[in-house]
Amino acid sequence: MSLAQIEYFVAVAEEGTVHGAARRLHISQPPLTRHVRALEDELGAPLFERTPRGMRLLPAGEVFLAHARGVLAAIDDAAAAVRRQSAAVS
Amino acid sequence: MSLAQIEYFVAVAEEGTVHGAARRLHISQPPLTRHVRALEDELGAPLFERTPRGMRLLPAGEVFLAHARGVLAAIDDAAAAVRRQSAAVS
DNA sequence: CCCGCCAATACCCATTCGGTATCGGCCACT
DNA sequence: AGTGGCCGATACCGAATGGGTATTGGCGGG
Repeated sequence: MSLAQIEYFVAVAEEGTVHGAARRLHISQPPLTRHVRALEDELGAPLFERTPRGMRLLPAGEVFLAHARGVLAAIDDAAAAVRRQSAAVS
Repeated sequence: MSLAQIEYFVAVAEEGTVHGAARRLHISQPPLTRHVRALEDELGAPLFERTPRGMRLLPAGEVFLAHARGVLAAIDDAAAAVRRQSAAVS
């Protein structure tokens, strides 16, 4: 599991389609599809239901989404804390 | 910043040397050195003091270490929560 | 004074990641 | 009922990233 995969998952969950998320992430649709599948494979459970209209979150996906947002926020916090600390010294 | 870089940083901080951390991570020393430097570059601040005896955490490194452990724990939680949810359905 | 341990650098190869082109399926609209 | 359009999935290829081996430079201890 990589950080990029987590960001990609959140984008797909929020946009509702792989196409829309790809546009937002400035990558193309096929690699994004692959990352979502790789994440599901690694977690051992599907996160989305594929419909002709797009991707709908399954219960497992809802659960992961909440955690994923927490992880991304924690990373931002970590970077901000380091920059704050190093600024305080100088 | 990648998840691997965070794990690598934690290993170096705990082992005290790049060599020791590399052994624990089952990779070799040079790529590990590069990842640590890349992480410092991205954060805009050094995290370790290089000594002839190894790597000593700087204050900014101590701050980041605490956050880094939280991020890794949050990811484990996320994976465990998904597996729990998907198990509950089946 | 020199030997040993450490991180840093140079260079190369394997793997991963992203892009273009294309396919298959389902719904909407005629 | 037929067809056009939008969706995700797959095949294939080139670029970028990541890890490995070999080597260097620097400091401290015997």
